Amino acid sequence: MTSSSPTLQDCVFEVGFAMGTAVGTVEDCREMFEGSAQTSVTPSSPTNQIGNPVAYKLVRVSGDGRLVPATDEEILEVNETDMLIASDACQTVGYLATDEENLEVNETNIHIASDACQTVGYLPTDEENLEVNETDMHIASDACQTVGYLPAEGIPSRLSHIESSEGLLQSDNVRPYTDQYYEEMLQKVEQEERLGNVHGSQVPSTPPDANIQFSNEEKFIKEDQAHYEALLQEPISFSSNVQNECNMNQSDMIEPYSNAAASPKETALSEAAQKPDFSRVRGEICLDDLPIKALQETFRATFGRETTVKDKTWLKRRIAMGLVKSCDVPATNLTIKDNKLIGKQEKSNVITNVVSKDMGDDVRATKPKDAPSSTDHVNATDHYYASEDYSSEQRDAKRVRKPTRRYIEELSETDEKQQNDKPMIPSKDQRSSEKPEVRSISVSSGKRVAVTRTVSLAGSEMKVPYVSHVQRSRPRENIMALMDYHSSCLEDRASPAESNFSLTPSQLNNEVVKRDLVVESTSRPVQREFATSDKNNEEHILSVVDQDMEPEHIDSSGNSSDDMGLPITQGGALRRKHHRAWTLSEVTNLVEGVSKYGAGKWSEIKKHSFSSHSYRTSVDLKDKWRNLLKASFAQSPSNSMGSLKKHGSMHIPVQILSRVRELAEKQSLVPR
DNA sequence: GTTAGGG
DNA sequence: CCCTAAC
Repeated sequence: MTSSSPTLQDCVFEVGFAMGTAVGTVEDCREMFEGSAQTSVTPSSPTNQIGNPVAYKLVRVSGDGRLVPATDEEILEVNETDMLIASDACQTVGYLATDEENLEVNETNIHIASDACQTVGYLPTDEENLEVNETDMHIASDACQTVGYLPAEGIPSRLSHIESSEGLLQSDNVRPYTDQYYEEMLQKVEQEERLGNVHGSQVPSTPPDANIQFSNEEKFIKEDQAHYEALLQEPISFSSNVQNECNMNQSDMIEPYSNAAASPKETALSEAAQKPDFSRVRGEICLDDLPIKALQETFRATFGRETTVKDKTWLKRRIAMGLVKSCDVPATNLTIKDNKLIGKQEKSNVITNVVSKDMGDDVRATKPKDAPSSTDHVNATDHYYASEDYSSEQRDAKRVRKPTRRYIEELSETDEKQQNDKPMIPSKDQRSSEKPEVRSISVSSGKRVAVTRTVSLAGSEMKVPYVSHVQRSRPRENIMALMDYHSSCLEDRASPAESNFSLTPSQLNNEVVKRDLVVESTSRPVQREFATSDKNNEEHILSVVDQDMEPEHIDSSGNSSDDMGLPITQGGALRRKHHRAWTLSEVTNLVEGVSKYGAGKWSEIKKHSFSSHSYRTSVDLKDKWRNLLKASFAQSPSNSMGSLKKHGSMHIPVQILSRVRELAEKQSLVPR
């Protein structure tokens, strides 16, 4: 990319996680990226209401510290992708997707600044990410637990380090949680203590009852949103300690699900304090009814030292964090549904299921199918949302197959249905609800189309630059043939759909434009994205292909000179591209071959038994055999039915079918 | 490049 | 038949 704008070379996606703590991030930004102008994603005004209470907007931090909304072009120019996450929410997850989207990421940085209880940075291991050129992950945190995850192989990571806010820790390897972190947290606590009074006055509009009941959450969210709105609308000056002035609401929402008795800290608590009410209401810690004294005592019990802070809010927050830290918070406690935060609450076994359940509800597509649900000790590292865990289930007889991309696509489509559908231009028969994947599209100077999509993370969401899911490889060769054909004699058969192939994106069908994403240039051949974009389109295109393929020399099998010839469509009937009915001789050949070489040796069979029918590929043989098997077993119980099945299929003599069955049984008994 | 299996 | 993952 040409460095058209100096301010764009070093962009930062700054994601403040839900529940409103992004205020403090800018400070950290400055520390971490001093000097350079930054582009950040910060929560923006809540234009959407359903299920997505906090949206994120790309903004740039200009020199004087103001947040300037990014222009479309700026968004497009993000080439070095930085993701910065700052939060003091309970859990912070930095994530870069595993898909080929990353193919286009040249430099990927994840920066996480957090005093969160749990901070997880994740970069995937998939080989698709091989092309991520340089990967940085910085995690600055005074967190109780910080987990950086970087792939073991494949990515030429430049470096990855986790550094504490105080810069004490620097490591080339991701460091697991150590006691050092805990101590740092204590230091931090001390620091904050000194500033305690200031905090007290700065905490914005903390309601007197800070304990979040779920019925109240909507309100808080709205408050936060309003807060962000204000932030975005007027220039922001950074206060010195913004990081700490966050609303403590989310700390109370943390809800450390754990077996209450299991935590040693807690038992200590209940002994030490004068019977503070630590009974949990459905898994919650109730701190708010405690007097300051009790809170201080609790603090002491939690952190092992005295405190003089009088600020109830601050105390509660700290205590909650301490407790949460000791309790191994599951990745997702909260679920956004119908504009409400819903904490999944279960009686005893909460931890065991909360993760899989929530994710099952909300991030179906990104969730590993078998989310660890068996243990009561849930680590954040167990829940990176990669697509990797599919395989590890049962490696049984059959070859394990992960869902095809098409399948994945379908899944993700259904997954994101519940999002706020920015109603795009509604098309006639294809409702926009079917394409909720694409959040926004901005076209800049007719060159590229940039799209962001929303990724669900631990119940929160963030936008990431969208790159097409669909395959990027060479188009199907018959499509290529089609293209060639069109280039040569376009005027002959030009239909509206065909002419789309060589026209500007704006002239494509609505669906296509809506969904397909990176149209690099108009000259680039339209690929599978086009064909897969929706069913109707596909059918249409296929039909076009069919018609155009009929001239024999186009046939991509290259062997159409063979005797059978291509099925000629009469009057443009829809037929498959290369359909060649299996003749009886072929079938017998196949059966012969199988009996000779065994089922599965398709290339052998092809070589020997089908040398005269070169158009049958080994795959064809395999498919045919599969069908034969099906037919034979389907027909076997009632032998009377004979070979006359449906009129469409070939009439296979019974002897052959029984022979097939014979062979099949033999083969299954004698594994090769 | 081949094979298995889903579509 | 096609497509694609797994080998």
